Amino acid sequence: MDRRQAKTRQAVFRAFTGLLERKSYGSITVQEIIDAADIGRSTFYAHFDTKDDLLRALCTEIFEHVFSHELHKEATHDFSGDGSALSGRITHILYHVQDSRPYLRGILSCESGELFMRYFKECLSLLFQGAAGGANPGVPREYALERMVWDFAETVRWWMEHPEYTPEDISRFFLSAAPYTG
Amino acid sequence: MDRRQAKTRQAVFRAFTGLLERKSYGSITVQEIIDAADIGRSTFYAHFDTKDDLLRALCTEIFEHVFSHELHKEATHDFSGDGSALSGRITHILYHVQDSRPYLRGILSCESGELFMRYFKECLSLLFQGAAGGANPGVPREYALERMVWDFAETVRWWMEHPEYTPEDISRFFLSAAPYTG
DNA sequence: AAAATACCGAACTAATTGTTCGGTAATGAT
DNA sequence: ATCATTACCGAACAATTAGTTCGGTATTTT
Repeated sequence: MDRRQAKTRQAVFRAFTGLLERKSYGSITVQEIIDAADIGRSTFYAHFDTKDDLLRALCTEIFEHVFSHELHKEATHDFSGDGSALSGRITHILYHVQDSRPYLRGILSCESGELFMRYFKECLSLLFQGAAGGANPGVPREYALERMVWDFAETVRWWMEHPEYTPEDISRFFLSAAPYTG
Repeated sequence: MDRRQAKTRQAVFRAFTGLLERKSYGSITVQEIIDAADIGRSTFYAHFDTKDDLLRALCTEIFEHVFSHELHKEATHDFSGDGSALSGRITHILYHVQDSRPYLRGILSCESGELFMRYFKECLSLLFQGAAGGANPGVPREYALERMVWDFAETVRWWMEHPEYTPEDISRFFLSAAPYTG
């Protein structure tokens, strides 16, 4: 990729996440992003169709990092009856999340968090397919999986506001709820 | 209150929630709400400052119904060691939630859900003060409470998409996770 | 019946979005 | 080193939307 493109793209991402830490997604104008990134107006629109498109692109970028290597080996994702394997996998993911903290804090703070969480949950849903349910008869499998997914996603969001904990801590907190581990 | 005011207010709420079932919050224009409610432009702005203000007003209206009688007797909210009292209280709240379903489905479907959930969690946080934590040493009390709050809020959201369950069912599903009950 | 109040709706300002286009500068291939 | 390609710049533009103003009409309350 052309060096100029990559530079512009990064400048926009930086400007955008910077603004997100101070203002809500909805109140940020495209012009503000352009000014903060110090680029031309038409340049922005050459890279992104809309502000929403920019957010989507940023989310994608983050996911590719957080779930790198995770989404490629789906065949081995049967955690039933193997709590330690799940724990290790989760801790590994959390380390990647930690790398993305500077981006995530801003994104998760306001409305933009809604979109991020939606995508995030989609990824997690694939990941947790085999891990949830079974433990509680009388509770729909569908609910059990969904619950595990939103619980993890919200735990991550909580973590972003409480940086003093390690990935191992967070993994332990998350798994401290009995229904997942059976 | 003047009958005209109440009628206008209701017309706007109805129009708004109707639109929310078909379109995302961000893509709905004030003009669309005005047309759907069949009122004059200046009338809308005499009632609500902005679209966000309308959403906030609608949320408030719903909360007053859902938490009616709940937020007035906070003194008795120590559920520690009394699971059945908590269960009854939750079921009661869920019945009120059920009444508000026609409004909630639309609100929760898109970005507007973010605002609703934020308010919702604030209310729940007060309500669950005494109920969470204690059970898991090694897990921060703060996290335990937060977790219970988002878990309930997300459970309600899930319920709105799965109307086949009763308030008793949902209450049971929610409480099936050990960490809350100790 | 009269005073107060709510509604109507056209017209207006201001802000923002997304596009176009001619000119300039950086980049990568030969 | 040259040259074709490609990205960037930024001013100007049209279109949409938000929120305000105001004179006139209808409804409600006293």
